[in-house]
Amino acid sequence: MVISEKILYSMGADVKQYDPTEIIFSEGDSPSFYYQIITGEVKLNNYNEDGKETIQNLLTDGESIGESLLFMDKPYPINAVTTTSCNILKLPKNLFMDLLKQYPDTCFDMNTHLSQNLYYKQLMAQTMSSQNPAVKLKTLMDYLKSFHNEDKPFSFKIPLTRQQMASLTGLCVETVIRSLKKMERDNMVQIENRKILY
DNA sequence: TCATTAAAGTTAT
DNA sequence: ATAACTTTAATGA
Repeated sequence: MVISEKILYSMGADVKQYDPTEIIFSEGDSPSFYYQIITGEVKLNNYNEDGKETIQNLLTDGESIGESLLFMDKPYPINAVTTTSCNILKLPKNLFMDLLKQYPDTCFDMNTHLSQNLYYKQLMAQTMSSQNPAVKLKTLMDYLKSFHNEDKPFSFKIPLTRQQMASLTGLCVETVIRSLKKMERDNMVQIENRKILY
């Protein structure tokens, strides 16, 4: 996790329970809390003019939500929405700042986490501007798998729906499906009753 | 080649 | 039951 829950509690953080599909914050809101997921999954997204969703990132246990905005004076450029039931720690911004000053190690961990995010963004930005759908999907799956310990082929079950993969890569679902099948033929992935093994 | 549309089957809530 | 997801096929940019 990004910051020790004990420390967060000691600084006055509260747990808030969310139902699936609840909005944590919306595009345009002013950031005033540090959020850290205890359990559950949250997506960061945008909608374009046609209403098509782009998922910026999917966050799970131990990850912080929209933390980079706490270091700037800008409104959120994205929405944060739960995709499952969640327990999320909330700490007011001013207390979060106190926490960082009081616990230098935590400050370091925060840098690590922000760097990790930046790395992902750069990796994705570069790849997603490329044309080949299979390459986009491979980059996404490599990233997801990098968090998993196992490195063997087909040892990792992609925890995403095809719909989500499409929203993350900017492809349409049908293209995701077709590309995955091609990748299956090329022995890059295995598909077992709709589950993708990579 | 990929997006879009439509239609139908499948899974999850 | 109903909504959400998956799949196939046809068409157009």
